[in-house]
Amino acid sequence: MPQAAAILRTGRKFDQVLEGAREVFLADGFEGASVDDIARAAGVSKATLYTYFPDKRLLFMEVATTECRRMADRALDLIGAEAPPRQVLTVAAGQIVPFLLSDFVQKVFRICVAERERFPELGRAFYACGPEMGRTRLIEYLAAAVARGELAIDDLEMAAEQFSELCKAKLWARAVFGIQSSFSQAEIDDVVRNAVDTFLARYGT
Amino acid sequence: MPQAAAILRTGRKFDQVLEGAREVFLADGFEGASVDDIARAAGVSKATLYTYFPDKRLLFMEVATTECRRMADRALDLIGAEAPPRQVLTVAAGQIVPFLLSDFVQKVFRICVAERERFPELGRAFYACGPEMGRTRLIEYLAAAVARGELAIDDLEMAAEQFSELCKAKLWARAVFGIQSSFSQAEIDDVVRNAVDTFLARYGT
DNA sequence: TCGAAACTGAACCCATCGGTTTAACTGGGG
DNA sequence: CCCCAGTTAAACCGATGGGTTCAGTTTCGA
Repeated sequence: MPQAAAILRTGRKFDQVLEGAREVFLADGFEGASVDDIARAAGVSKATLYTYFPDKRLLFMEVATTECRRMADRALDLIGAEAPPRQVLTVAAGQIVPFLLSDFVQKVFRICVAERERFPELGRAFYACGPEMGRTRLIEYLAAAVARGELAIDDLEMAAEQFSELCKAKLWARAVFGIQSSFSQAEIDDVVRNAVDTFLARYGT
Repeated sequence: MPQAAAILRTGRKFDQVLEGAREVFLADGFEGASVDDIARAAGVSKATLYTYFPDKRLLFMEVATTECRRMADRALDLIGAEAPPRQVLTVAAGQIVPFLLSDFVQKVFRICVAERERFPELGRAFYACGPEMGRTRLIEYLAAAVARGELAIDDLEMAAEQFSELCKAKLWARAVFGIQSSFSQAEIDDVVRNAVDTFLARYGT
């Protein structure tokens, strides 16, 4: 994705620039962020910034795709979990729901949606590191559970997608549209419990 | 929402201006759209545009909230539907899924998310006319069906939210991130069928 | 200690954009 | 026939922002 012969990665201030850009871009979006703001936030002169990144778009892509990849690192790991499905899924949902509602994910989501026209690759990157990655992990677990006779699923992909969607019930829309920005544990637990209940009602054995 | 003493609604070119603005704003977002572009798209001089709308923000709010309200007009109407739940819900989902995937809703959604910081009211307007409105309609139906003993639901709100989320499975994320932009009837039917099946597995009697 | 590479800060260029102004044009009613 | 409200095109203004330049300063390894 990063254009060849573009980004200079040596030099003392490189990480500073990236961090400042991350801060400003996540807060203000692409158009909203001025290069002067970024340089100031990074504690670096504009000239230095431009020696590392020949233009604003490149810097933005670097930041945004990095953030997308960072999401992937937080992927839940439940392969090999051999506990009863209700328990495994409850733990999983208990991680997924707060993750989806986190400030970090909300910001990256917002930026990917907002800049979709300008940076189509971004949407793909987010999708690959977020929904797709999560779904893959989930499918692995579901397949194993089916093999053990703990679940009865014909379409694994659909089941995994449905589970993820159920984790968004109620709270996610409110977060995205800025209706509500912090969520109590009780609210989260409620969503988690209902997601698992509904899922198991269909796919449990 | 519209500031008092702001918008001149008389005059021959008023609708032209609004239509041009709608076109450009939906395509390019707030910052992305220049007033000159809008005037050109509307087939109107910039001066005329400014006699109607004293500034760009007002014009944008007018367009965006109008579009949000337009969504509400397309709300599904299934109160009083006395057919079996499976049938009613299948019809409902069959409307909801393509609606969520439509170019129109996708564009308005994108703009509301993108401009959330600049126009917080917008998020609320979208939420009220979209998710909230749909949920209310759904709850009305569900309550009636529960009263008839056709469904067993303890938390109506949660059930309605879950149904809406199930309608987003698989396809919605791909639309939002620009992975896929047109969807076959088979894909849609598959999602609809699975949404209804999962929902009834939990709440059916 | 020396010198090159990295960095700074501020000025500068130029394009765009929101918004204003002006002078000229249009068309229908008195 | 003229008046006048609505409209137009185009020039204009001030601000902002991306990107460049350059003369001078810091940093650091050899």
